[in-house]
Amino acid sequence: MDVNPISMKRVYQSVIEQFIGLLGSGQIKSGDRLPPERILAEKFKVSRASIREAFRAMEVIGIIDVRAGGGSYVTDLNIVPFITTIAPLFWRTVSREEDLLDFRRLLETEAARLAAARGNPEHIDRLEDAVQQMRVSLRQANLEMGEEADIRFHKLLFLCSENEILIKAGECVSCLLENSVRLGRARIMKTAAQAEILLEQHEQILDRIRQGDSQQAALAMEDHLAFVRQTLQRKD
Amino acid sequence: MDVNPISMKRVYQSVIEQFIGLLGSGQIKSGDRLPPERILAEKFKVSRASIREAFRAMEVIGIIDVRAGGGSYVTDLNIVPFITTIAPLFWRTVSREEDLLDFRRLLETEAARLAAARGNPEHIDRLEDAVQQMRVSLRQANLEMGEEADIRFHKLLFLCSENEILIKAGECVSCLLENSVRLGRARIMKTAAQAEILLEQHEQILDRIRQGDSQQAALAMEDHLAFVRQTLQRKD
DNA sequence: TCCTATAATTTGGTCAGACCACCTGACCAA
DNA sequence: TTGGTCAGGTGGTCTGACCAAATTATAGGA
Repeated sequence: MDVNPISMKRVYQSVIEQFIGLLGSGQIKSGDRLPPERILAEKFKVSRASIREAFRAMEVIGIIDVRAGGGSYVTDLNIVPFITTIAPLFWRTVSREEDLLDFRRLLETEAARLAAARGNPEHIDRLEDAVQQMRVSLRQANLEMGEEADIRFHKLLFLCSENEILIKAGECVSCLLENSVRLGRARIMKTAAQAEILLEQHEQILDRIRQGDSQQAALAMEDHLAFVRQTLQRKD
Repeated sequence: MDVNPISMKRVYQSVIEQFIGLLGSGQIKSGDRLPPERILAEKFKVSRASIREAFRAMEVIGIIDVRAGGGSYVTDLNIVPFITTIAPLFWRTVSREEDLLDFRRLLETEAARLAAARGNPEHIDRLEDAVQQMRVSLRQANLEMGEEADIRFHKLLFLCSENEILIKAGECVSCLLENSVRLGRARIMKTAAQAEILLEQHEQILDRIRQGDSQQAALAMEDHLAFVRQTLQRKD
């Protein structure tokens, strides 16, 4: 006998599904304020507790933002809270931070390759801004500012790749690395001498992207990451 | 003025944090049965509703499995329920399925490269098993069996890479692709003629991994994925 | 003795109602 | 204008209850 198993869907799951559906059909969108829990409970004909359980799940998923006393708001799919929550677990499961750095190299070289291939002028201008800020911060010996520009450069690079998945994956890895102890220490290790080298490397990556040379852009990124990694390891 | 915003931590978040902590310290581990909600509520000195909200979040995260009437169990970090939930949303946000296929190519070629480099004999034997099953299913004209072996091969390949992040990322992408409409149709499109070609391609990948030739293994994988992709697009 | 069918217990799923804490905006007074 | 107060809206939490599924204990029959 071949029958379909009865799906014992729980109330909160059905609620989530409906919200996902509403998001998909555009009936609700990022920034919208959701009705109060009590009203929703009435509309869905379920208890407020069930609505709240659905909200907790959607909060972890990263599609709503619930503010005590201020209502609930739809947000863009945001994986940061999720990653932050599981990060401590992650460092138990994943023994080798090495793996994460390898993975980042993979993502960023591909991002550089795609950025060069796509060559969107608007995006490249924003990369230029970030590099410019690095130059300024080097002159002013403002390490913090340089740090910020560095992070921005790498984030922008993912945007330049124009591959949505790559962008999201990049966010995940950055988020995980920020939760890493070693990277935390790494920030402080940036000296003025290193800042100069880093600036040159970023300039080179940018130049090659501007020239539309995928192969060379990827190689420049590879060199840059190898340098960063080597620096981190030497200080251990 | 530089001040830090006050973080209003909610009860359910504290509960999750404690559970993550217990998982990290090994006081609870995968397979363990958690105490009943009512008991936990007593121990944590919070209401059952708060415990339940924490459970909903942990369920979405993929670290517990809650069975009605049967208790709650700790599981290995399982991203499948999470991905399945957001998949419908994803296909709205990510306009181009192209991006996902590009990303998969990136991951799988890297996995092939690493698998060849690591060359763990135990892992390679399991790859051989999968290919063997593809041979058998081809002789028996059992497309379904071949399909299953194919999936297993790609999953095993990620394991061969021995990079935890790559393995997890592979799971995510596979899960997303399984939720894709086009791939669903794609399964049926496998004819006997194609099965023969696919078998050859997998054999070639395996051979090159066995020879420890990273470069060639990656290229073989690239060829394979290009073929798969081309086949999918032709049928549109 | 062993197995099975049934009853009792355990445990998660849901609901209703209550109270508190926080946010917002309106109104008032210095 | 500035700051304080207050009321209403809204999320955060708790309590207690009942239902339904799964498990366990139990009694009866082979």
